[in-house]
Amino acid sequence: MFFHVDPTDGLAIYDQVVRQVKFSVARGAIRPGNLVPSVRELARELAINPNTVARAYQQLQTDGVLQTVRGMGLEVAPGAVKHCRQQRQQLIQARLRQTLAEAKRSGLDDEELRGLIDKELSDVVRDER
Amino acid sequence: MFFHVDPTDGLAIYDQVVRQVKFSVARGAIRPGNLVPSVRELARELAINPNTVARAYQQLQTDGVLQTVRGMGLEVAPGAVKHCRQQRQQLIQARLRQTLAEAKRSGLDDEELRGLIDKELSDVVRDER
Amino acid sequence: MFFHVDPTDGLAIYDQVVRQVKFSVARGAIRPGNLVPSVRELARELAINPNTVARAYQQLQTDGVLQTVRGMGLEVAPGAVKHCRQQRQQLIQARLRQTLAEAKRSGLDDEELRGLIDKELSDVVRDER
Amino acid sequence: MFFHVDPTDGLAIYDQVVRQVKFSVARGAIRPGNLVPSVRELARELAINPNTVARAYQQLQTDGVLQTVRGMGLEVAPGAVKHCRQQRQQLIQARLRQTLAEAKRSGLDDEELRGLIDKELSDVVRDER
DNA sequence: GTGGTCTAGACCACC
DNA sequence: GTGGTCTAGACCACG
Repeated sequence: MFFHVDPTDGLAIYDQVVRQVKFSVARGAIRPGNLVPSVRELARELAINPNTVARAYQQLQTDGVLQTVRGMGLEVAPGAVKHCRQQRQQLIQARLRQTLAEAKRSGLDDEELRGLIDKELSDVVRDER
Repeated sequence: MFFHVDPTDGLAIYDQVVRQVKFSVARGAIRPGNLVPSVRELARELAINPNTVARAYQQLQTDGVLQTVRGMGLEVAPGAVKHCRQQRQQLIQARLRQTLAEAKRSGLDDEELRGLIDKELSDVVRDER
Repeated sequence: MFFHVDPTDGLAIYDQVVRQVKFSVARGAIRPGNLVPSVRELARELAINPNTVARAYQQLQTDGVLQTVRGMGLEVAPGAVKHCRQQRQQLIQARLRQTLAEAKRSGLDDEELRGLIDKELSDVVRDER
Repeated sequence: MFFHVDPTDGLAIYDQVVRQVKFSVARGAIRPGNLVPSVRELARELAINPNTVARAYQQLQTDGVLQTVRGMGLEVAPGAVKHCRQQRQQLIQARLRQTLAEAKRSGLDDEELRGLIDKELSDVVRDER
């Protein structure tokens, strides 16, 4: 599927799952009406506990991104795309702000920081392939 | 002083303190032989629990950045500058990598992401003044 | 304390706890700034699992009724009273409606139903003493 | 038919079906010897899964309310009326007790509670028409 | 098979 | 001590 989990990320695992589901909806990888992977399936795939996935999915229901289809699983809610697009922007921006703020405060000069950003950006693009 | 703490950052508070002390040494804001603020003073300043500061200072001693001066407190260790410079690069880079990797995976197109980065970079510079 | 749990109630236990905390705030038994019983303490008192209490408390944080005081526990949030008063009315009313609707549909004649209601109401008042 | 299902009720759907069949027998809407709707028919009517109806019917057989008629389906058992009348009283009373007990504990004053009960009772009667 | 709930017990960060 | 998170495994309701 489209999900990754990084235990060294600092963010709670369930929160990483929440973000990634939102991002997947935001970019159209999962559409309203589509079923998301079952709790057990995604847990197996990510090698984490089903309860952790369940917790993420429950949060996503509270946020109105997912809704239950009885006995079938969980599907992306009708109005979720717009909400997820907004959230994507906000979540990414907030994290970016914190990261860059710390980087700047660390005393790296602007050139070094720019260099690091460009390096990591191109690495990220390369890894993507 | 030069320290900030952001409870919304995701990073543990004690870890933020550890990083900031290292960064302060890296950029020369505190020099080998300088005393760092006392546990109580820094705790008061950051409005956090003294135990949290104490834990950060303990970690910094373990890392060889600080050392005790009998009856005086904690000072920056002689060889700390080089170590902190290396760590600065590594710590910032690692965090940047995670942040950008998530941003990229979120499906934002490159232009938007670049735009966000530039925006936040300039905000960060502006806030600094 | 002020909390009860009835495993035969049909409602999930964590949901019963959520409702009772809201009701306690609504009637002023716990006030903004007051700490609620700790997860472990309430779990012990109600003879349920701490995770179940934690889940209820987490829901209450999501609902803005509780907020964490780091290392101290959870306190009632400043604006919670008004919210809880509204919720109390809604939650009680919804449940009352369902109960009475079923009772009416069951075919009991109005007299019998009235009689049952009065009987149970007075029992409830008596148990209270 | 005479059956309703409310997914927001809190009670399990199969239990709602069980109760309603009992209530229908209690008030004489279905009489001993009458066939109840087939599993498939009732499932279609209530827009629920046939397995859910089947489970309810199985429970009703265990309770002695329904019995199989070879090749025909399920009929109301001879002695069911008396049993269902008793159960109706008990089931309604138990639920009423829980609902009113919670309402009372919530701290609503007696007047408000009485007001809510009267309001919902008259609503229920009105909806019936 | 699905999600929802509960229990039990672990480790962590923070006070 | 506190809450937050995670794991492991159970049972239930529903399809």
